[in-house]
Amino acid sequence: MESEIRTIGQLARDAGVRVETVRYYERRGLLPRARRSPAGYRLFDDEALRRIRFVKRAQALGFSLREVRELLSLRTAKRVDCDAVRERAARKIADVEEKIRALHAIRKVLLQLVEECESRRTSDRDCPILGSLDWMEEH
Amino acid sequence: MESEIRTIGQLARDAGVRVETVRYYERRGLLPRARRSPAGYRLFDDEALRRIRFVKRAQALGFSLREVRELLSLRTAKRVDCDAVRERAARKIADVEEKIRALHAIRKVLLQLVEECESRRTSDRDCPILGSLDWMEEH
DNA sequence: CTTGACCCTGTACCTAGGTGCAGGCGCTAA
DNA sequence: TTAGCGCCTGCACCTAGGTACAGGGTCAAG
Repeated sequence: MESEIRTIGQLARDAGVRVETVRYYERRGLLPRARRSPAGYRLFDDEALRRIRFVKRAQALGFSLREVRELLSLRTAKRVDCDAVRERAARKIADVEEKIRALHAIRKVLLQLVEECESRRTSDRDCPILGSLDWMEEH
Repeated sequence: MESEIRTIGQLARDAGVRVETVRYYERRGLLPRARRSPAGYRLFDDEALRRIRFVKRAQALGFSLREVRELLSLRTAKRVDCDAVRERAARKIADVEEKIRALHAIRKVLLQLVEECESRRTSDRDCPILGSLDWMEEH
């Protein structure tokens, strides 16, 4: 794990994002303001690379950039803030569980739809989805 | 179920959306171009009301407007397209299940984080979240 | 010393799904 | 007849998460 200093282009390449995205993340507070070379070029350390990878993973799991920023802010908190940190993490868990519940409800309705559709296949009637204007009325 | 002719405002009220949203749906092809009164006012029938309700329910199930438009185009199709409809619903179920899995994974990680945080409370070290850069590396 | 790749800032643009507003008619009631 | 809705079109604006220029400066190779 060698320590490297990267320009924005090298960082972007290593992280698998675009240069503009790195600058965008800086503007959004997902990356700290990078230090600059004498010419004004941004210079990034390994921490920046890890942060971008973290952002990408969290995004892939359905977190918005705003939420990722919160998660990242938990990451740098000192022990004195540990209580606050745990509380935020707990709140995030509740968020996630709520999303899971909502998705389960959606899944259930979709499964009912498909099942209904299949059970009527032998009849001469049109696709039951023709009547599907009502099938979601129940929930 | 009496048949009514509605102006855009009445339709919007009955459907629970805004007037601008109705016009937006027309632009997006989710509603057919409405016929007009002599003064140029849009006049809608019950079908338009049903369509808007359909859109709203499908949206609640995670379909995008683009997808809803496709579903609507299948809605008037004959039984022969029932397979296509079921296939779309099945694909959407797979999407939803994938999201649920991902959220379970992140919930697990967050729970571990909080637990770790609590178990170390008696030590003098910084909040273990400092090392959490890697906690999603596993997935 | 010039060329090309790279970097800078600032701003505009993109999709999705709308929301809002300006400027101008139509309709109805006092 | 004038107020006050509601309707029309067209266009700007909003959040999210970027992407694309324009118009510059930097740097290393040949």
